[in-house]
Amino acid sequence: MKPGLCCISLTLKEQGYSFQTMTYKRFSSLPREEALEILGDRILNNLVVTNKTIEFCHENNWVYRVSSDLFPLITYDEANVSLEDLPNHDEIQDEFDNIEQTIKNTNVRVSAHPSEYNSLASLSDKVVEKTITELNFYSSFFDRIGLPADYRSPMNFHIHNNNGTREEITQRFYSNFKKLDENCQKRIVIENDDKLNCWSVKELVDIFHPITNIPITFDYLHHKCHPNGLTECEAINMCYDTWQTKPLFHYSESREGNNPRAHADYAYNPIENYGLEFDCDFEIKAKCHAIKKYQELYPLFGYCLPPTMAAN
DNA sequence: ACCAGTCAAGGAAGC
DNA sequence: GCTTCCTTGACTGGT
Repeated sequence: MKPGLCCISLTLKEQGYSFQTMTYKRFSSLPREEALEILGDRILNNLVVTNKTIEFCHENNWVYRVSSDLFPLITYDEANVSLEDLPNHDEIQDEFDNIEQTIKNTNVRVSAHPSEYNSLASLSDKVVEKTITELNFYSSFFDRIGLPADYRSPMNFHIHNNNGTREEITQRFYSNFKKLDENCQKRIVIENDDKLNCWSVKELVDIFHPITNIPITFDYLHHKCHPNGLTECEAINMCYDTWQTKPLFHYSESREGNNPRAHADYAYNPIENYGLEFDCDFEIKAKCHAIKKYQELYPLFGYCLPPTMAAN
């Protein structure tokens, strides 16, 4: 089992590697030529930071979840920008090549978690259309940097819609899912929710999965908030069985205070894997510092038996 | 140099 | 049918 870093390495940030963004408000307030130059510089910066962070994960033997905001405005309709429009398009292509090479050299498992505003089951055609554009774009980015079109590089998100019965929502989701690019479909996985009226592991595995055959991501904290009658052991096993390859699950702990869904700065409790083999993203505020601290607390965490010993 | 406010998204909840 | 809240990190603009 490998721990996973989510998007940002605070260690690299302290060294000056941080992500940049650009709002539409700002973009549209500038002359287009100037706006495109700034946007291109920021996207290139984000790719350099991503490459650096993948190397950082390799040094630590972690998996990596890319930021969901690497390409501000690129799928934003009103801005009407594509990568080809950016004056530094060639440099961006070179950086794609660099990332591809880094992944080839290091074999770091790379995943994505598109934002909660993506909703494939939405009743709004416009929202669905935007979601498809966004998911397809990220999948094409994954293609471009040489990632496999399967669940080794999963793109995880939530159903994030409650309009209708569970079956109706699933059908709506699935008919829109079928409109995604083929490679994108092959990477999509769905995670259990933490809110009581949203999708629990039980509902995802009993209702959603049989119709879609899409793997279910187990999130420890969400399950704790919304167990819907299943123990952690039952739920994680049910999710595990929906994956055709080594799963990528999520771990977090509650921040102190009155909102149990808020994520803590550091993780202190042992992660029970119930004898299952999977990777696990640390959704913990202190990011790489939290993973390192956790690995100091639990030196055997992530320790994998060599194949010869595991076979015995 | 610093800090408070702004931005972007979809959906739920409360008037 | 409005507004507000949720969430996040970086940008923006004023001091």
